[in-house]
Amino acid sequence: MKVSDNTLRELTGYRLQRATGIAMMRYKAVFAQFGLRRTTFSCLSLIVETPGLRQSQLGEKLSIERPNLVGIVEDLNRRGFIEKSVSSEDRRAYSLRPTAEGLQLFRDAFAAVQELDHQITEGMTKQDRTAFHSMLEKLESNAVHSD
Amino acid sequence: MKVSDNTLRELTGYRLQRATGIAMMRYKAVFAQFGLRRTTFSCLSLIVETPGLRQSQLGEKLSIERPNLVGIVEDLNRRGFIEKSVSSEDRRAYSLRPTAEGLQLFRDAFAAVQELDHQITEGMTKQDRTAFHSMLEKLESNAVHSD
DNA sequence: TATTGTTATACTCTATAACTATA
DNA sequence: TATAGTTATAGAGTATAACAATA
Repeated sequence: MKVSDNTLRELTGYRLQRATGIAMMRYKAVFAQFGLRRTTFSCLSLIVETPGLRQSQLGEKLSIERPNLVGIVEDLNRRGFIEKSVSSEDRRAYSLRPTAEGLQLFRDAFAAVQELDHQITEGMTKQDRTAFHSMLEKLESNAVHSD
Repeated sequence: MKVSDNTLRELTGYRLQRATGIAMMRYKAVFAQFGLRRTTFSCLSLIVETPGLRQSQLGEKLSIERPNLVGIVEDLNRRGFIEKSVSSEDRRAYSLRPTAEGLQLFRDAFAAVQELDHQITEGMTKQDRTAFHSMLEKLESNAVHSD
């Protein structure tokens, strides 16, 4: 019996979700080596980049609903990778900062992710990668705004 | 290590998951107009393309675990978009075929998805789109095989 | 009255173990 | 014994409503 799935492969959305789904399994495995999930790494990354930011800002930047952020931040805090301090400006809010251990974890995990980035884009030229990034950005922008 | 203002945006994986996540919301909304989910549409598409195939083949092609296929196939069947008939070769298996209504639903939904494909790739040339598809295919292949 | 962080909860999507009926 | 479809269930990931403390 002939079985082909050419129809779906014509669709940008299908290719996108298919490629991303498979790639994300690999990223998940890499993060797991550091005891991290994808969202946890993203949060740590932004806290390293913007020490002192608040959960509300973190959630907005990463499009993570605040209830879902609580467990992530608690996990990073409990394991000593970030510190929560009550904001001096607003006693409702917490300022989030990486610890030395958190910074080191970020550096190690970031390097591992860059390595995987190179693996999954193997066979592309430098220009290909740049063009690919641009197209993803364009696509994201279109998906947000063409509503 | 220099920490830029856009650390996560440097990462292929982050851009990929970010763009895909936002795009999938749009596809979800389009499919919902036809009473379909993304996976349900994929299944209908493959059944239209390959009338007579079995659930096991469907699941393998689309990387859907067979338990998760049961509800999808039941839904399409209950709503009269496909027919299940016991295979003459193997009485454990069902052959899946689209009905006339299922074929029409597929055509309508497919056209709507193609329209959304064009919306989210707006601003890309025809060559850009082709290159983008190629790179997604390359990436998927790398993600599967560089393990 | 509005906002920050939180709790509880629910819904989707996906993954695994084990059953039944056939092979 | 192996396979096709099924059932039950569990785990991520994500979403909304409502609360206490503070603004």
